[in-house]
This record gives sequence, C-alpha cells and structure tokens, in this order.
Amino acid sequence: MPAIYKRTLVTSALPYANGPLHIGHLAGCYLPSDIYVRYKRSKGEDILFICGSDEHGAAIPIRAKIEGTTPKEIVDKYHKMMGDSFKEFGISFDVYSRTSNQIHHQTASDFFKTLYDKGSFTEETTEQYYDEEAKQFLSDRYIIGTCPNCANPNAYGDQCEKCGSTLNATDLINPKSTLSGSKPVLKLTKNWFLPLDKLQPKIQAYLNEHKDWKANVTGQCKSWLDNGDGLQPRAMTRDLDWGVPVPVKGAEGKVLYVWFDAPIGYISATKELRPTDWELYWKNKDTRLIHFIGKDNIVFHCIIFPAMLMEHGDYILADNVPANEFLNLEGNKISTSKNWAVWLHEYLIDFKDKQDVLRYMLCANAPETKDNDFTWADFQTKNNSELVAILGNFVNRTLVLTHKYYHGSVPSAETFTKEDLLTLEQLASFPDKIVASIEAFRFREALAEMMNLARLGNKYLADTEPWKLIKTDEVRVKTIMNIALQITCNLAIVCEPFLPFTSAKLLNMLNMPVLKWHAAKQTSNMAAGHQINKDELLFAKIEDEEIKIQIDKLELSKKNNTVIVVPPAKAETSFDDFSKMDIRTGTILEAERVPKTDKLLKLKIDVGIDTRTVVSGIAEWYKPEDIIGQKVSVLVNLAPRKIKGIESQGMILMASNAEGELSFMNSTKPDFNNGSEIK
RNA sequence: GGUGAGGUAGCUCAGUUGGUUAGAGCAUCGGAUUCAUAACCCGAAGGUCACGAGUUCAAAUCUCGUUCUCACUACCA
Repeated sequence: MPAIYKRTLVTSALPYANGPLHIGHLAGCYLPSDIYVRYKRSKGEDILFICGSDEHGAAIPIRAKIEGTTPKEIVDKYHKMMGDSFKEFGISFDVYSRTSNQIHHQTASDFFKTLYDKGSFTEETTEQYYDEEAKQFLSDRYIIGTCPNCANPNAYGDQCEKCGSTLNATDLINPKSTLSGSKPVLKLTKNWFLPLDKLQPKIQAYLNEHKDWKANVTGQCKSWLDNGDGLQPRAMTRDLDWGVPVPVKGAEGKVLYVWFDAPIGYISATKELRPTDWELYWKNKDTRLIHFIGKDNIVFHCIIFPAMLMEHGDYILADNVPANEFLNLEGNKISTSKNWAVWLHEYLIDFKDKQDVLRYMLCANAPETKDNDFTWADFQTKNNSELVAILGNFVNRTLVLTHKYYHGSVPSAETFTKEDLLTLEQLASFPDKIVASIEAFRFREALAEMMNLARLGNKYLADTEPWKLIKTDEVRVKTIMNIALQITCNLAIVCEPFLPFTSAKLLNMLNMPVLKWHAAKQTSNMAAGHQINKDELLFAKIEDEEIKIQIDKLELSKKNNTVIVVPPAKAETSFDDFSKMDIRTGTILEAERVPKTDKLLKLKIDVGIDTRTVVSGIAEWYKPEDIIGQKVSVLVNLAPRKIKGIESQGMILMASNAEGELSFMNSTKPDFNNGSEIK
C-alpha cells in the first residue's frame, strides 16, 4: 500500500484560456485541490501546488478569428482574468504559469525530442489539405465547405455544426481554407503517433496498482482499455501554427498536440517555481504526485500522460487522480456559449467579500460521486442556516459574552467538570476526523465535520448556560467561557482549508497568530489574560431579494440566448446552383427506428416519381408512429449513401433551431400531390 | 447501440467485507430557551433503498432482466 512519501506535488487541471472561469471550474478541481493543499501546508508538510493556463490548441486561433484579434491577445486576456479569479477566491497556487512561456516551450520540446530519439513514436503519412497561399497544412477547423449530409455550406472539417455530424475534412464538398479563402490541395503530411496499443499492458499494470482510485476514475479507464480493440495509437503532432513547434527535421509548420503539451505544463510550471530543485518533485520516488481534474480529463491524466511519462522513463507517475463529476446550474448544464453560468468575476461584484460563502457552498455541494446541481435557493439556505446560524452564531455569542463579562480578556479555566472534560476531549478529536476525510478526498464529509465542531460549541453553551450562571457562580462561568474560546480558536484553525478568509478574520478577532494544524488538537491555545479584539459578524444573512436578482439574471440570459442565436447569412449562391437541386413534395408512408441507433429513423416516402427509402436523424424529436402521413419536402437527386447498412435515397428538409432541434415544415395547401417540384 | 458512473427521506448526500427498528445535514412540525444575526438547544414526523425476478436463515448491499439520468463512443444524405 501507499509508501511513506516525503513530499507531495499537487496539480490542478490547466484551465483553457478561451473564456472566464465559472463555478463549475471551482467546484470541479480548484477548490478540492486548494483545500487539500492548505491542509497539508497547515500540517507543515512539503507540498507544491501547480497550475497555469493552457494556451494552445486549435480553438484559440479560431476564437481569435471570431473576435477579430490575435491568439496572443486572447490568451493574454484570459490568462490574466483566470489568474485574478483564482487569487480572489483564495486558490493558493504556488505558481500559476502558462503554456506560452518560453520555459514551457523548451520543456515540452525537449520531452518530445527525448521520446523521438528513443524511437517511442510511430510515423504515419497521410493526405491532408494544404493551403498554398498561406503555405501551411490546415487543421480540420480551418477548412469549411459544404456538408455532404445537410448541404450546410459552412461546415467545418471535423464537424458540421448544423447537423452535428462528425466529418473528415476530405468529405467536404467545395472545401475552402479559412485562412486565405483559397481552395486547399491534398498533400502528404507526416505525423507522429504514440502507440498506446503497444503500451496497453504497461498502462494496465499501472492502473492495477491503483485500485483505490475513485469509482468514476477507474471505471472510465477500464472502459478505455476494454473498449473494442483497446487503446489506439494517437497522433501527438498537429498541422497547426499555434503551439509548441515539433522539434524534428521535416516537421516545419507542425505543433505538438495540445494534450501532449498541456500536462507537460505541470512540469514546466514546477521548473519555473523551483529552477534548482524541481526534479525532486518529478523524478524522486519519495514524491507523491496527485492530479486534481474534472471527469472530462480522466483519459488524459490516467492513460495518455502516464504513458508519455513511462516512455520517457525519468518521471514518477500519479499516485492518485481524484476527478470530480460536473456541476449543473439550476437544472441545466453550465454552458459558456449559452452564457448559462455563474462567472467568478461577476459573483464578487454582487457578493462582495463573500468568497467563503461560495467556497462553502461549492464544497458542501461538490459533485464528488455524481453530477450535482447548484441552485441559488440552496446557496441562500446554506449561507443562512449553516454559515450564519451555526458557525457565525457560535463565534458571535462567544465573543459577545467574552466582551460583556471580561472586557475581551480570556478568563482562566478553573476546575473542569465531567461535562467540560468530555467537551474538551471531543474538541481535540476533530482534527483527526477531518484529516481522515480530506486524505480520502471526501471534502464534503470533511466540511460537515468542521461544522460539527461549531455545533459542539453551540451545544456546550446551551447546556452550560453561562448567561444564567453569571448571576450565581462567576468562577464556573470563567471556565465555561475559556472552553468556548478554545473551541472558537480551534475552529479558526480547522476551517482554514475550506474558508481561508473567514479563518483569517476570526484569528484577527481573537488577536491570535496563524496556528498550525497540530495546534487544533490542543485545548489551551488561548492563554488566560490574552486580550481579544472587537467582534464583528463573520457572515451576513442573504435576503430573498439578492437571490431573486441572480435568478432573474439567469432567466434573462436564457431568454437572450434563445432569441438572439440565429445563424449568420450564407454566401450568395447562383440560380444555376439552386436549380440543380431537385426538391419534391412527398408523404411519409412508413417509419421505423433504425436498430442500435439513437437518432435514426428509416422512412419510406412517396415522392411522386417513386417510393424511396430515406434514413433521417430525427428520432429524437419524432416518434415513428406519429409521422406516418406527414407531408415533407425531399431533396431527391442527392447521391445515395449507405447509413447503418441501409441505402438512403434522398434527404428530407427540416427546420433546425439553435438547440439543434428539428421540425417539419408544412405546406398550407394539404392537397398538393406528391412529386410537386419545390422551386 | 456499446462502455462507464449513478438512481436511498421534500432537498443534498452517507451506508465499509450481505446481519438487529436504513443514517446525517438542511427544510417541515412541536417543545425549551434568551448570551446570540427570530439564531442556538431538545424532540417528532418523514423512506416499497428506481422497478421485477433470483441466490440466502438474512439483500439498499450479491446475480440476472427492465427503466431513468449523466459522460465517452457510434449513427444524423
């Protein structure tokens, strides 16, 4: 089982620099990793916390094009924005680097070279589109053309966003380069593949050593390994000009695959932070490496990156990869493009100084074992019924009484009753309970345990009733208040990983220095006679009004997005081109599901000329029995194509909205005969 | 369709190798209390453990089937 490690290296997934951060990012991996690291630091352990912006990949140049700017400006903008958000929410990275740094380019480049020299890669030459004007190969996203499926003239080389089909660039009709607008030519290109198929036994063995990983993580890995023929070779280079150049002769105009270079970002960030002894954290068996990620990154961190490290040979592998599931917002998926999100930088405008409230909420509601939902109503309840009522209230009543009875001077504990001793014993047991949960990456459990300490305090005060005793037994009250203050002080220590701002505020009120974790096992951190500062409220109630504003804001963005998103006008086309299409009216005679598919219906349509079979992807919106007799428009001279073994002889025309939902368009004169031409 | 993860109280979740009346927090209701941000403290109510079958003395837990949700993947002419 786990060796005794001397130090820990914690990485958090590198966020992609093409948009601001939202609550899903925080809940997914940054908050859990921050809690873990803060606790380890508090214990005095040797630990580094690494992160940075992922600034490569094909999506960034495209985003730049849309915004009419350069990739560099995009990544600069979001790198700063994300870094600021992390800082504001107390995510305590030791370094927040970026993959566009020179040090990263060098590190990733060297890494690739090492694998290349070792002969780890296989080379494969394929035909790809090349733009002769721009003098470069075109990645799929740089090519647009007419979708062979739905005739959308603006389909991308990898996917048609209109009909959703996955494409190869070579499938496109009339391909065009988005760089120069010219017609690209097919040219041979060489790319380097990591033969994951050959590495599968080693990867399997590695995963077998880590049966203790979370169920969602091992499950995902298993599914990759067991699926079909197992792992497949994966290209580690791309024909693109944005990224780390491939350091090999004959690879001009190529960059490293973003998922090859991004995880190496962890290494280069460590180098940047510790130029002299970074290898201690990456190449020494006494170091424990932990990757905090979201579930979408599991395959890269559990299979591909370890495979790269194995091939290299010098590096240690991750000992654990605690991946979280996804956080939804008010019942819907968080979506950057639909603006369905709570943005971190906006949150702080509406909820100034309430970083810890969000941290608390996101930890208490973290999607640790399954997707979870963030609702504003729940946010309010957690703040008002837990932070205010339990934690804030306990601290407040203790401090108020201390000022009232002793002018803020800690009273001395005289003689302990049985009840006192029991309370002190429980107090001392909390750190270990919280530790057990944190070490098992069960942060919501750990947080609940922390709150139980505040509950213990509330109960102790309710049971001992110092406000009554003060009239009859002042000596006894001294002891009671001393204990209540000790609980308050220890709360400040154990809440620090979760609520760092609150902890600092509380220590300040107590006029205490920062205390290490082990101090929380002691029951006499505050000496008699110690003078505390003026008390103030730790948490404020959140009123219905404030919540309503947030919900309205979301509703508004929902409305805006459903109304505004209309695809842009297409390029002009000629009447000749249009008249080449033979579109007829028809009637659906038969309809049935195509087995083993989710979306496909096999239709028999009378189009006047004949009755033909058409396979159509409308099963998500129409049941077969409901559309028999439905009048449709059919493109009848489209080249036939086999889909799932069925020859489809045409295409029915459907309206499609922003959500990709499809609808029939009805003629207003029902008696039009089948086969009428649509012009 | 394939693979993986889930389905437990109104809500969010625990439930370790199958073993007494299935737990917690919040919400609800009742009581007590006033130091405290109408907060705290005590108590109650609330569950056919998605559904169906099987194995067993015993199933939330194991097996098989069905169904729903999410992710990856295939399919959208």
